[in-house]
Amino acid sequence: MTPVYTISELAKEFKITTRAIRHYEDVGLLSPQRDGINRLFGNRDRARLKLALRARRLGISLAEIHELFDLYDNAGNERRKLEGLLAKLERHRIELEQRSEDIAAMLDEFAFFENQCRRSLAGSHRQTVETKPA
Amino acid sequence: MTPVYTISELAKEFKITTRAIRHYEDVGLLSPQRDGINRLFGNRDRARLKLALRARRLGISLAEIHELFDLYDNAGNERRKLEGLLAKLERHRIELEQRSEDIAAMLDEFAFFENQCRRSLAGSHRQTVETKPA
DNA sequence: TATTACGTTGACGTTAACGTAATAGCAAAG
DNA sequence: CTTTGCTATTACGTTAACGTCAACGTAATA
Repeated sequence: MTPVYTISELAKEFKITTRAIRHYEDVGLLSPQRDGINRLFGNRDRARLKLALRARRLGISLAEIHELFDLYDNAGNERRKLEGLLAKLERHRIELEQRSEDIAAMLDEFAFFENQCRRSLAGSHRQTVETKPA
Repeated sequence: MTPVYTISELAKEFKITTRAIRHYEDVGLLSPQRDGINRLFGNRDRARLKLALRARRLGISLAEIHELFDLYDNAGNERRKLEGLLAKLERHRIELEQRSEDIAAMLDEFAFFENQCRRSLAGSHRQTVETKPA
């Protein structure tokens, strides 16, 4: 019933190498079951992998993700742990929001550059190669 | 008139080490003038540094930024180069937009986790530690 | 039964982005 | 005039995130 995936299936789906997946297991992000010696990944692992890949694309280290997973797994119903997790989550949220601003700023600059290009292409005006003004 | 900065001034402003700045120069991102042997950074360098740091925070490699700078500097008024630059810029823009989606997705997941935590904190319900449903 | 495909575990290699000395020059302050 | 502070260069060290063999087991297939 609950679907399972082989390592190469996941690799294909997420366009990464099997080596990368094994590496994620090495650092504790995944803990697939085994069919004898072969790995079998369930939905939980798939979800974690997905999350890990997203994080990596944002420059978040695997160690940080691992920490979050651990906190989440061990939170249970203990007040202290739950509050600690909440604090962590908020810090990450703030980080993400800052990066969102970074992206917005970069998109702005890129738009500026694109406009410069288009202007140069449109007319052959005099144009100095300089960086965007403050 | 046009302000100049010492290496440590920039380092302080952007909260990085002087070593990092020298490294950025090593890889060709900055090309400060010299007062004898000492570096003097102008506004152009400051702007580039700022951009480089933003990019780094988003996981964009210094090499990629360097490439963009080079393209931009050498574009001049040559149609081919300008169009090449535009193409690069667009690819980066798309990348950034995808990362923006990544952030949105992660923020969503974090919100989900936070809610779980809060629910656990509110009542002491039975609660299984599992990963977010597909 | 030999080939092909996919899986495994080591274990060393690589790249990026700096960190971290070590050593030394110069300039103002005590 | 020496200590303090900033600067410089050279060069080896470090960490993360895999890449890249090597050497092997297993299972379906020609």
